[in-house]
Amino acid sequence: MTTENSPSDDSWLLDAERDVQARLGDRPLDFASLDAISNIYRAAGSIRSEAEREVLAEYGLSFGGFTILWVLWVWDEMETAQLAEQCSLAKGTLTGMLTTLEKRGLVTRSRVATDKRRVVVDLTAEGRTMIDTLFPKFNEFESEMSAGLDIDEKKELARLLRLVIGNATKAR
Amino acid sequence: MTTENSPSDDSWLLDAERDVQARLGDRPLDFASLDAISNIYRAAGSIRSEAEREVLAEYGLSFGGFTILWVLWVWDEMETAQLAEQCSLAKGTLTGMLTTLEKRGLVTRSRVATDKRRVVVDLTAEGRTMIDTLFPKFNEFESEMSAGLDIDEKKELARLLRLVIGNATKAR
DNA sequence: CAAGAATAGTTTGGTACCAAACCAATTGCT
DNA sequence: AGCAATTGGTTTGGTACCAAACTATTCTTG
Repeated sequence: MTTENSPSDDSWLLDAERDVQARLGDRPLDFASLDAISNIYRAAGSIRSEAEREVLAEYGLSFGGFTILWVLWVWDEMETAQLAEQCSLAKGTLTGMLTTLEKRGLVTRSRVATDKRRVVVDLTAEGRTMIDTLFPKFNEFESEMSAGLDIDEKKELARLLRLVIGNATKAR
Repeated sequence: MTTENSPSDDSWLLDAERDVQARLGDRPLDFASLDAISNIYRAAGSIRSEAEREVLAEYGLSFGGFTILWVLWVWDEMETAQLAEQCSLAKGTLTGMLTTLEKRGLVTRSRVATDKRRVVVDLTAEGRTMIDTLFPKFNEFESEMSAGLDIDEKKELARLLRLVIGNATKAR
């Protein structure tokens, strides 16, 4: 590990983690978990804002809006309850975001005939076209974000995160 | 792979990832990166909401508010620019959140004598007391969230995420 | 089959969050 | 020194986001 500024120099972050340990090292804390978990939200935050600036802004989509379109793209139509679950959104939040997407003509809402409480959400043709061209770009962005990791490291990262997600959603 | 609900059963997530591949597998996408990166924000989201419900709600703190207190706890007083950087917040956002924390008597703001544009933020005695008792609980929560990972896996997770963070903040 | 319980989504009230416009203090240039 | 550019923070306008209260529909059970 050098101190020069190589393309993926992350020593500044390692330094920050060391600073924390230097400041708090006399306390009985679980520093391994601290680093692992805090790097998760650090990573998520920087990825999210980078994605919004570099990929999504051009399409006028928020990260959440993009996620909704993406889920619909993968699973076609979907009822709002599952959609909220898939997008990790509170149902009230989803209502608002669907309204915005609906106004922009990207999705439609329709009541289920057999149960008029339920609502099914669908991509419009425009919505489908948008995500059709957008997602490959987004996936390319994901590749860039995981540059420097070989295929096994990517799989390992996904696996370890899966365990964490399991812990965080155990109670559900 | 069983369908029973073991303590850290994450097969539902693996299934979801497989569903995506089944739906989109004919396209030239980078699925390894897709799984790795999308699990990052899945993990961050579930950790965040779990933390807010299980640890932070009792103290009436948002995740962002907690982060601010924590950073101040580690580094003592800090100027707002660095604080925003450390917390990955836009400067305008920080202004608002500091106002809330200030109203609750947890932090103070004071102008720098030698440069009256700058503002230094400090924990109050109450703020320090709060984070003093809160952080060990939070760290325990972090341990729970990384249950099932041994020490080397935690370090590996932190390392891989550090690489991703480096990629996402390269342009800075 | 008529309450009452449960369920699905929307509305409400409030914080968090961002980018861009803005204001005040400082620095640089001639 | 004096004006322009820069810098640090706040304000503004708008979305996203949550929990809890609410409304409309369906299910349950005596």
